[in-house]
Amino acid sequence: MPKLRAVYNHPQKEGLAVPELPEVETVVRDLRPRLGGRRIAAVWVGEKNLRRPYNPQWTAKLIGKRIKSLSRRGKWIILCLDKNIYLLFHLGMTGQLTVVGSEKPVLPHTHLIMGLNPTNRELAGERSLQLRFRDVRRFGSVTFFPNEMDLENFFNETRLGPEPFDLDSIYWQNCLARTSRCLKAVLLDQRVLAGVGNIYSDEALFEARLHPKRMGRKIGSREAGRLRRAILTVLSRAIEKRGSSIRDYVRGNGHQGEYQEEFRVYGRAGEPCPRCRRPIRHIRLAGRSTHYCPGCQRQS
DNA sequence: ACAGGATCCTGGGGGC
DNA sequence: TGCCCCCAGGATCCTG
Repeated sequence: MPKLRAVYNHPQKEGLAVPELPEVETVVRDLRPRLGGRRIAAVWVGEKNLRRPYNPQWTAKLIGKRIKSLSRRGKWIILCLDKNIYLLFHLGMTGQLTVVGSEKPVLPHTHLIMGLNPTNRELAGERSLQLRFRDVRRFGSVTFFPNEMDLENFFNETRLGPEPFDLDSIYWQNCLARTSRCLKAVLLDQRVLAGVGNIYSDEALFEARLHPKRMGRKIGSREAGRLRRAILTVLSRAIEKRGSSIRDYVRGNGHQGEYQEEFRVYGRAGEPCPRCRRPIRHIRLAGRSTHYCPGCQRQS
């Protein structure tokens, strides 16, 4: 029974998904086994542009290709096809990538549908499936890359940082040491670290007992290590819980993330801190809504 | 180099 | 009941 919260706003209310690394990882893990051994038979594209416009010439290059793998890099989802061509998805704020039976009604705000055919006898009797991309706010994107080099170049050009689970402690220490930005801004910067967004940055800073306003270069090596471990702790815990607030991404009902119940500061302004009972504070920092405990996360 | 603001976008909520 | 306005956020661009 969810308890009543006196909160100014609650972004993870009904239907709103804010996909960060754990949510994207969960989507990839769920979709991967359903995509293997399938071939793209048809492509339908909606009228409205996403963050990056869809080039109609991509369709001919996609049709007939077999799906080789599905993976994740930061908040990006990588669909690898035959001949090493790629489709790169970003879920933005409200993006949903799902595999559903073709008979399922197409929900509003669906922007891309790919019909998937089985490639062997084993799957031949199965109902036909579709990969669908839905995005209410259209901050998400779908981009085609004709080869691996172009995909790598894209990540290089955007200077996408390392995966949190590969985060080298010396690199991390240096990132903090050479910046005068606050910790919140550093955590949100995808060039420093890939995959952390507004929710998990607040949660990681709480876990590490560090104030979001603390300046990067005033963080000692012990505190830097604490923050690095906190990021890993928070992200892996969220992945275990299958992320937060994403619903209906694979099989209709029942598969919702559970991590939003575990938020300790995000969206809990005014509630008592789970460690010291002081009320959680809400400020605006680095252009983002930020939550922290004034007792456990000292600014000094 | 960095802070801050604006941009894209929609739906939900509060105020009147 | 129905406006209008604000808010949420990721990536990116622009200005100071």
